Amino acid sequence: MYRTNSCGELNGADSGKEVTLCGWVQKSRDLGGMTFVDLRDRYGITQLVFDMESNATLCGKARKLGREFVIQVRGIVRERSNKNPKISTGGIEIDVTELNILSGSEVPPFTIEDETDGGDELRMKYRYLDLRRNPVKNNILLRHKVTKATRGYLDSLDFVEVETPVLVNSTPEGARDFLVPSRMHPGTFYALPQSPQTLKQLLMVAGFDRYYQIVKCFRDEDLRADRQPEFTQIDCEMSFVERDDVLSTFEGMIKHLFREVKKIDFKEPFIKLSYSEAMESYGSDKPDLRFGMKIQDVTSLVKGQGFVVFDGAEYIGGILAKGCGNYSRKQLDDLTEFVKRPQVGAKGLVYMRYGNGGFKSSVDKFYSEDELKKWADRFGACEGDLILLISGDKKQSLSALCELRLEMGNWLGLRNKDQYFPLWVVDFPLLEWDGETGRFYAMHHPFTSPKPEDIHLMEKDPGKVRANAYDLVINGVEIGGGSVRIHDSNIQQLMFKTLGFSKEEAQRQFGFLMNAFKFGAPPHAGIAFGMDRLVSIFTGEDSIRDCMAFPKNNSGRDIMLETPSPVAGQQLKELGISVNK
RNA sequence: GGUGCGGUAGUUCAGUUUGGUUAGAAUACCGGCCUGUCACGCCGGGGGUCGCGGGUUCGAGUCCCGUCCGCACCGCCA
Repeated sequence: MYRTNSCGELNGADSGKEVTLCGWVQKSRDLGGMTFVDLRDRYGITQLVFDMESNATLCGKARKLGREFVIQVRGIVRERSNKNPKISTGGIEIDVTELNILSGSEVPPFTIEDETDGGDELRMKYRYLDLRRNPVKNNILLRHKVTKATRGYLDSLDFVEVETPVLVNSTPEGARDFLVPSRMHPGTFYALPQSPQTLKQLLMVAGFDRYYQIVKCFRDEDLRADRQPEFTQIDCEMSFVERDDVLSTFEGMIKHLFREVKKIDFKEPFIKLSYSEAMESYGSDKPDLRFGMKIQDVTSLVKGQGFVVFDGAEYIGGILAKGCGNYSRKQLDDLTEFVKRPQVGAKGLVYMRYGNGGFKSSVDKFYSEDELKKWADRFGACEGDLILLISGDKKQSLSALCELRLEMGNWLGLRNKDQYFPLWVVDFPLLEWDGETGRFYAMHHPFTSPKPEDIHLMEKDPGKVRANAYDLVINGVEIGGGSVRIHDSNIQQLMFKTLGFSKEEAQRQFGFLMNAFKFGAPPHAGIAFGMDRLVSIFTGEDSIRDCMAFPKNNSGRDIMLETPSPVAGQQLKELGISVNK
């Protein structure tokens, strides 16, 4: 037996016991006559003591231990004379009688500490060392809790976990696919699934009326802090349900996860915000509602006073920053710089400070005291507040106001990571017009059903049709999304027609699904959650990378595995592939 | 595809604006001393292709051009 106990469990009650522990040398402190070694494993740290007087040979051996050596020690648990209240095992230490070095270690390239000295790149190259550190390790352990609680909740509601294939077909809609060449059928390719969307719908046709799967999905698109080429979804589908059945089932799941993982109880139902409300009031379909600062449309209020920028604008909107009326010129300039960055894209920023009983704006030339008073009334501004306005093209201005609102939220400390605001965003548009290709695309996917009351618009004004689709948003992050699916083949054909698919094309790409629907398709609806993002919300990480064990870097590489990499010529030959580079 | 920031001891960074002696600090590492440390302490030591290539110059870590790599973002991500 290698060990009797872990390094995280012994305490004063164990005094006098003989124990055997295994672990990694976190640190040793050599005081000459005696040496202390911190022994670490997944569960914690236990201090070992070696004494020159009682056993000089053993102590000499301990003095030679290097960081991250793997050792086994036998010894007696002893209460410490000097206790360390900072760690749970700080009341005891092990008086070591036997020391085995199980494995040596080179000096690690960075410190295995909570606050490591290692940079991101180095940590990724030696990810197995990084995973020894508490912050990363705890994220992985928390992730396990999330999957476990997810399965627990869904299992209790009769959901069945079914595995779907990873080698499927490429579809031109949506994200770029990862392709896998077929050896047995040269010149043809599998694609890795962007999601098991159509397969889970087939499972509904098959009668598994409640399905889920914690499943890897793949998208060959550029990466971000919250986007990886392979990521994990909690993928779900239900039959014989309406939208609100799905929402309440999965609102229950999210609440269950918060309870199990974070000990947070949401008593109230999540609010539902329509897509158009979200866009008008927050400039985003995934608003961060931890704070208010709603966007106000002031287009008609401020036009017509001779300020050409406003008079020529399609839209003028603004936000109220409470208590910021004393902002200096420098601070306002910084905000202006912020909104003018190409990523934000505003042309400029108009401000109005309400202070010392009066109004001071950057457009005083055009707006009288009385006019500015109207602004203040509109926003409900009080003495000491600041109003910020952005104008121009409506879509761009709202998106810039969204960024400005979030930035102000950061400045004012309103985006607390320990505070959570989940909500449903509903009634998304069914279709999105793409100017470049001159056609409509499904905003969600082509199997999303239109709202019944909007179906009559499908032919004459497709852009106006709302979808029976929904997103779950927490703290400004899109955590999940889904829809009621089309199960009526007439509506499915209408959808394909609107998307510009010929009958043949639709048949070729999605024939398997449409054929299946001929054999008794139940009404069904579903949702999928981004596991990695959900975990990152729970852990408070800005990046999902530290919520998965072996992530890829910014350019889709794993610098530890050196992935991707070239393959042998023979492999290519067998696949009938030549590399043109 | 684009924008911004970065690349200098094992590591994290300073030095680059204004070119000029032997490129510094902290930490890690190595050696010595130390019996209650827990960020142990004290003394000493080793450690550099300044990402790479080219150019300007008497002289380049520093200026210019190119390139590679990393991070964040835009596009993209049904």
